[in-house]
Amino acid sequence: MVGRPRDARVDQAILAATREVLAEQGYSRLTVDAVAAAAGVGKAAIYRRYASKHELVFAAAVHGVDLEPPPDGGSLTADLTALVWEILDSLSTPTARAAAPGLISDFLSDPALADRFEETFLARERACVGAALDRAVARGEIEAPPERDLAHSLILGPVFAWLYIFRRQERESFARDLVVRVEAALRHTPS
Amino acid sequence: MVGRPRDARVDQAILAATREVLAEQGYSRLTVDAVAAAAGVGKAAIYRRYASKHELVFAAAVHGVDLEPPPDGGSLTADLTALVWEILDSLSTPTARAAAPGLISDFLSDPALADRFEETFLARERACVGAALDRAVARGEIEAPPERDLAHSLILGPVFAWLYIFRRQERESFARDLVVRVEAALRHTPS
DNA sequence: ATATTACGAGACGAATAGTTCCGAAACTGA
DNA sequence: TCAGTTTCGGAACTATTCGTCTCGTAATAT
Repeated sequence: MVGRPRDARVDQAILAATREVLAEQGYSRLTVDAVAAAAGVGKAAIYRRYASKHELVFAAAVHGVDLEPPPDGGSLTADLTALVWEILDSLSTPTARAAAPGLISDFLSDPALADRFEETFLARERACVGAALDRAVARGEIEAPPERDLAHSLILGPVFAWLYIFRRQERESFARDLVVRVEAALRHTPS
Repeated sequence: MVGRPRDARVDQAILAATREVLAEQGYSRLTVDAVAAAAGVGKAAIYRRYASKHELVFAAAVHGVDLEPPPDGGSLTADLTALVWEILDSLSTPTARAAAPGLISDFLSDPALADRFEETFLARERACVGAALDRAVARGEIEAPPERDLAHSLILGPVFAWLYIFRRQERESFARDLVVRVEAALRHTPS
């Protein structure tokens, strides 16, 4: 590679500024000029790295999240509690909270972005769900496990709904109740 | 009221054109000029009725939906099946599917719009959930019913997740499995 | 040393939201 | 009948923002 190398501090400044503007203004009011100004960077430096505003927001909101598979908690209850809290927390950061619905909306018009979301984030989250499910089956806590995506949607869906639509019940009690109800749903053996 | 009255055919043409453009282009690519052209109407006629593009889309996507409380199906299983299908269908129309994530994103920056969504649509959906829950309690099928919003989120959340994020499992089998699992979740009595 | 790329700054064109004006039409009330 | 008011389609207009491009300068490879 010839020429002047990219400055890693510019990389970080752009991502940090994007998260900052995202948290302060929300996705719909985020402008690339504002991000460039907040980062102390020219717009060209941004478009040299990301093809569009969508890509920039995607990178800032999704790339930073490292979803660790929770360790074996010893019981389905413990594993589910950890899983619910991990998903709830990862969607509750100001950045993720501001970006998620806009990104999901973008997926409808940009399937390639949706695919990358699938690979980058969703696959790891699904692995966490699958691991918890497998352990519960191995322990004998679950006889007839559901489809993984269904189990995943039974956790992610209500968390999303609580975050963006309902938001009445208090956070802790919502998480506690959700764990109890999802556990019952997963344990159920169709007759 | 003095002056020329508004033409009801213009009202309908605007809403129909909005739904049409929404289905064809998606929310993010919908332009007010395109709606006006498709409706054979001037832009002023649109802005005379709606304060912003958001309001227009909100009216076109949410106002048309009439959510009938499903009748007593005789059992929790039957009521839940009807409820899941009603929610799934109402979100599956091309209009609703294209508009929903964008509208949810708008709610973050426009709480007034979120409030009107709550009053216009969510309240009725919650009433349907509540009715089914009450009947199940009366029948003795449920001992300890969950918070209504939690029950609501246990249905709406997974449906939303399936529609916009997962979409792998086939529609009918997803609905069938979801009913079974949600029923188990609702029937569960915490010990 | 020269070629190449990155840098901040900012000008630029295209697209779009929302406003305003036009002349014509429709309705109310006197 | 007629003056006043509002709507109509159409189009011009402003302001904002995305994304591109050009400038002069700095950093690196060969």
